[in-house]
Amino acid sequence: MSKNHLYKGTLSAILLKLIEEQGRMYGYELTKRARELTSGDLDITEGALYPALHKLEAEGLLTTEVEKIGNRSRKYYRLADEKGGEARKRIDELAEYARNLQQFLNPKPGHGAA
Amino acid sequence: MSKNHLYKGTLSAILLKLIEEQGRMYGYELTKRARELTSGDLDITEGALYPALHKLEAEGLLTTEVEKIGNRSRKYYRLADEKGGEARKRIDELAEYARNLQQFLNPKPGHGAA
DNA sequence: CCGCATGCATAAGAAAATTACATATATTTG
DNA sequence: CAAATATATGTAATTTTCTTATGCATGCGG
Repeated sequence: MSKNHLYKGTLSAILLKLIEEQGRMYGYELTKRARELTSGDLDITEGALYPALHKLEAEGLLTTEVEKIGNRSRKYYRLADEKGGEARKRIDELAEYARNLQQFLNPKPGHGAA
Repeated sequence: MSKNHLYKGTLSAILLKLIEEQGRMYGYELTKRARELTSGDLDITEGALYPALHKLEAEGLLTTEVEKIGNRSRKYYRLADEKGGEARKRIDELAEYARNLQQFLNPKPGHGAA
C-alpha cells in the first residue's frame, strides 16, 4: 500500500537528500531508507530508482564507486564535488516545496478575521 | 519560473482541497488561487488543469454547474455528495504526505543515537 | 483596433513513473 | 538440502501525468 503517486516529481530530489545525509549510499539501501523514513509510504521500485540515479549521474550530480562485498558488488553514489551546489539547490527546493505545501494546507490564521 | 515539477502527482488532490475550502470553484479561478497560495511556485496550466478536472468528474468526485456571467459561461466544480468521503480521503492523504515529507527533511532528533 | 485578462477546451509530445522481467549471490527456513 | 526470501543491479514496454502549443470566444482598457 504505497502512496507513491504523491511523491511523483520529488524522487530525484529525495535521493539527493538521502545521499547528502549519509555521505554515500547504494541503490538498494536507498529504497530501504526511504521506506523507513516514510513509514512505508514511499516504496521506491527499481524501475524508478535506477533510471533516476543514472540520470543524476549523467547530469554530473552524482559520482559512483563500485565496491565488492564478498562476491557481490555494490554501487555507491555520492554528491559530485563540482556540482555540489546544484545538488544542494535541488534539496533546498524540495524543502521549500514542503513548506509551501504545508502553508497551502494549513494557511496561517491571519490576524484579520476571527 | 514555476516549480511545477515538484508538484507532480499532487495536482488533483490540490484541486480537491481548494474546491473543498471554497465550496465551489471554476477552472480559471483555481489556477489563480493556486498561484497566490504558493507565491507563484505552482502555475497550473490549462493543459494540466482541465484534463485533471474532467477526470475527477468522470470518477464521480466532482459535480459541475455551468453558470452564465453576462455572455460568458463559467463551469463551477464542487465536491460530489456521494463521494465526499473519497474526496476527503484524498485531501487527508495529501496532508499526511506533506507531514511525512517534513519529517523526512527534518527528522525528529531521535532518542536512539546521541 | 490591439493587446491583455478571462474562460473553456483539445492535441502532440516529453517526462517520469509503474509493472514486469532478467540475472546473480546470500541467507533463512522447512 | 531444497525452496523461499533478501540482497543487489539493471532493462523494456506501457501508462500516467504534465508541458507546450493551439483554438475559440468574450470583455475591457488604452
